[in-house]
Amino acid sequence: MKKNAKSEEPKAPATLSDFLCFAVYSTNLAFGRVYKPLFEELGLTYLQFIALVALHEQDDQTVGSLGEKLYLDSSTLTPLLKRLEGMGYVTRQRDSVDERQVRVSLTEAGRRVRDRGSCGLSPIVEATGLAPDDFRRLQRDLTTLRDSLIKAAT
Amino acid sequence: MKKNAKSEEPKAPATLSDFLCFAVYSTNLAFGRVYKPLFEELGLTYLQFIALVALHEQDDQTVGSLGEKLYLDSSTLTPLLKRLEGMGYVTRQRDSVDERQVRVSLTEAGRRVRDRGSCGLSPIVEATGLAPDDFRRLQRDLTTLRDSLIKAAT
DNA sequence: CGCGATTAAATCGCATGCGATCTTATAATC
DNA sequence: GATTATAAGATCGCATGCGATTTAATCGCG
Repeated sequence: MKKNAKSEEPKAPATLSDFLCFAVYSTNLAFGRVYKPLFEELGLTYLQFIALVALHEQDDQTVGSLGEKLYLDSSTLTPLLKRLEGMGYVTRQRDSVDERQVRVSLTEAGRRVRDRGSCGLSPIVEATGLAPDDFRRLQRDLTTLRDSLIKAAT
Repeated sequence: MKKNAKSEEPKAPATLSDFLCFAVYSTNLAFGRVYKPLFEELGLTYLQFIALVALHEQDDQTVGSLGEKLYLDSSTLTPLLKRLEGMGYVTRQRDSVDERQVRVSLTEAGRRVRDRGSCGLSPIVEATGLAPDDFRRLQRDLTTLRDSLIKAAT
């Protein structure tokens, strides 16, 4: 427990650049800006596209299960899914076994738009300026951090 | 254990876990959840607190300069700053030299609440589960990534 | 079987974010 | 100096996010 080895312990952050959360926050905003043109072309928002990806990964999910994967709850997802339904990209129907649940599925059009979106992503991977190994390492470190935070929040 | 570099090009992401942006996005949500109890106690939101930190770092900034630091524009900042003004934490006044600009300053109360917030941050640093070196490395990697993305978005 | 507890989704209110537009003040051009 | 162009904030509309509440369906336990 060496307390004052030279700058071992991260202290209470004093400036913006000391906040890890601000680094995450601002990087998220930056991603949003890079992605915007691509998704605009598709008539989708970032989150709408992410939802389509999650459904592609596993179709016919309940709102709750989708929320677990996206770290969102029904108050965010329900309006979003209704918009996607309005665009014809997903269907929403009550589960006949448990009527409390709503099952969400991709339509053909939804699959197509998801595929079209995925094709446009390579330039964005380029835009990160990261070498493949660094890309994956950062991804891994972030998910580890996320899981620690989620755990701490419980 | 690593394959050689040739086969390491990241392809178009197919699942959520392939998206670096989703790792950033969900980590940002997770931070928000961990921070929420602290800021709630102060009657602030995450962004409001960040704005106070930025003003503490440099006081008497224009809306535009604050926006550059926070990666936000006036359409987001103006309502936020008005709320902070309503709470008595900042003052907003037109620059007498250039009346287009609005200068924002911390009040005494604003300084106090910012200090109180900073004191409560240590448990959150703990919650990251990161060793000091990893903490700083991740911070550095993220800001580098953010800057690459911002550059690419221009 | 009955009925309160729990659960899933939906709804509501508020605070971000951002594109588009508007207003006003300054700069630039003549 | 008048006119136009540009710049800084403010405003508006829409889409997230989230806490709190509501509604409806199912579960639990006597």
